[in-house]
Amino acid sequence: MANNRGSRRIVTLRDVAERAGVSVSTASRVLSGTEYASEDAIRRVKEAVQSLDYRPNESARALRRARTMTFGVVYHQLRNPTVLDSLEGVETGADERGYSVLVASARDSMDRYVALIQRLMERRVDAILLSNLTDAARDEVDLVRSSGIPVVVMAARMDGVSHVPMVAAPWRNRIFDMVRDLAALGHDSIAFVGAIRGSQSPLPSLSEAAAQYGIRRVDEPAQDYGEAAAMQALDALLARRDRPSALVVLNRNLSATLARLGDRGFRVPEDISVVNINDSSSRATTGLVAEIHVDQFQVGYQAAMTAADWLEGTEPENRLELDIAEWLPATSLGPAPARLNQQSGDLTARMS
Amino acid sequence: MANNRGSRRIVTLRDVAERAGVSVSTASRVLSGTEYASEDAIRRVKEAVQSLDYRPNESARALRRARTMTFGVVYHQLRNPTVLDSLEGVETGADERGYSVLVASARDSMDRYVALIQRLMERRVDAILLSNLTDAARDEVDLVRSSGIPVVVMAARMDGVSHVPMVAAPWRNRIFDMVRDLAALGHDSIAFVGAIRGSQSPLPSLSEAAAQYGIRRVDEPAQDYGEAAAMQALDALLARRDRPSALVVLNRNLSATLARLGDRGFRVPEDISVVNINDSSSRATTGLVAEIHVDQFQVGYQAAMTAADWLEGTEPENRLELDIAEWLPATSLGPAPARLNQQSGDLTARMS
DNA sequence: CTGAAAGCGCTTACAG
DNA sequence: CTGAAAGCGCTTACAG
Repeated sequence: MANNRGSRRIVTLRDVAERAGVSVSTASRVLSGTEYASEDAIRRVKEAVQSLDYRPNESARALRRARTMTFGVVYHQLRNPTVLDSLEGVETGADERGYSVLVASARDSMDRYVALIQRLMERRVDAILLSNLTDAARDEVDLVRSSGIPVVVMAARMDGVSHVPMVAAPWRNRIFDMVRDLAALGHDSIAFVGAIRGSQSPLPSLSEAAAQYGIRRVDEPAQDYGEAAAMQALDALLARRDRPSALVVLNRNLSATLARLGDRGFRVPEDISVVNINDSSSRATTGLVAEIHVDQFQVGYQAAMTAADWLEGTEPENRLELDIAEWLPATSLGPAPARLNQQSGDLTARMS
Repeated sequence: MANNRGSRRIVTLRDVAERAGVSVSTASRVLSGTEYASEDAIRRVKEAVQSLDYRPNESARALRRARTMTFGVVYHQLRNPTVLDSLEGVETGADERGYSVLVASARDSMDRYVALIQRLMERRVDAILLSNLTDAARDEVDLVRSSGIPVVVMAARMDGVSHVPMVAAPWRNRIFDMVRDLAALGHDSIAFVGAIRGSQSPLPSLSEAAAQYGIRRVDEPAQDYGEAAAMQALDALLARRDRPSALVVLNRNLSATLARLGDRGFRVPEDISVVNINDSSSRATTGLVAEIHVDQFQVGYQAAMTAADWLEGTEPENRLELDIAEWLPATSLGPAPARLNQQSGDLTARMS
């Protein structure tokens, strides 16, 4: 196995200059390409770069120019399917504008979240992108802003912090589309299975849409974030005589919900219709289960673009709302059943 | 909106020293904590740091120490569920050892993959982590190694490049477990639906295990990576009189496969058993469909640890094999049907 | 225990 | 068009 320490000494701009027979300044200018240089100088410097396999030292450049050409992005956790598209978007946008990206995961600890922001500042990243800013980090964000570093928040909805630019792709309008379709299928009672932290809950939109399309009732049984609570609430819901004829679930609860429906003898969509709210990149059930989908790639991409623009002097809009959510009907949608107490099903209903 | 440029001038070690009434050298020593300093000096420097809210400039430190305390990790693409756990693992391991991580996505372009490795070298990352190294990048990797930068490959299996340390979590042994269970259920013909690039194909292990447990036949219908090809092959397979009684599928084909089975009137597991190979963090079907699962977190974590050890002088093992794959039976597994031409099912079978 | 000085590898006015 | 020089903000021998 090769040695840990470099075998050949690392080559610097000085080596290039010597080899090319010019000064370091000239070599630098040739490489930056922004200032004039003689044909001859250009040729010789390029040759030297080639033959020495010179790679500029970005650390030195960063120190001198006070620009690291790096974005820092911090997520509450990485192990969350939403993050994938978002991060790919950030990376793509950053790359297009010449920036690299430093990722950090708070692993669900607010303390770490704050500490990571500090660390990114010490690394002198040129801008910081934050996923779903929570109150606890607000002070830290103020600090960052006060030292002049651009901060962009990638959010699910347009509330929370007001003094930092946000990019979001709300699915509110798609909820209306969905409810409209459900109403057209004769549904008049819908439940949202699962609970979700404030700003991302579909419930407000669901209620408004229900009112608009004459849906009689909207339930949100679970009070707790976890799956167990959601399933318990689902059971209670299903046991009711006037149970809902359509269920709206979050991606992370979909599988458990379908399994539970199968266990309880409910067929989809004959006995009950199901809609999945899918903000993850997992398309495992797309086309099978009707879903509202948001591609977070665009959110990440636009956040990176906003940061890059900002660094180039363009004051960003305070709010950038992307209308990219999709409503994708599928076979999990059916007419509301006439008799709601009918129950049947077989083992295959568990396969979900 | 606050200003782009910092309102207050950025505070340097020099400011701290002045405020504390000591020299820059002393201030530096106090902060590094590695050398002796007087009680008094320590107190005054710490006070100055506090009141000035000093944050060391990592760019300067990196230049001076020729250490960026950064790992670079490059993936073929980020939008791939496998990446999530892996990246969280890398980040966790790196963080534990004091490193930040720069992520780069080749977005499926080999040219970009190579370019990204170069970019990471210019950024002077202390080590490079690579996902699933392919032949095309081999030369570039040699170059990196020859300049003394540690490279660690995160792989699915233990082949390919031999001169670079690899970390992998092969599921070979779990395939044997699965085949054993299938054989015990009376299955004697298995098919692998879908195709997969060389080093990750389960087929070799599948065949060996089949031989060991007396399974008569193993098929691999699809020749092509895409889902369409897999489904076409699946249809051909199902039309055969001696069709397999058990199917092994990749996570990305699972949903389509289950849907197709439903369409064609096959019930799971009455008519056919299904096993999912799930190397993603998506557990959407875990517990419903039997699966072989690998948590890539550990792979990423160990890769980061290996790199950190290496940088501290410990020559890494050339191959680190993690035995963490799991075989998780579930209700998609049933006894082999007596009469294979029986067909039935209902709409709910599509719900998968 | 502490300070003055050199230097990491660049970029960028400043004179020619 | 080009070179000498200063300097980005640190760390680290080297003398005291």
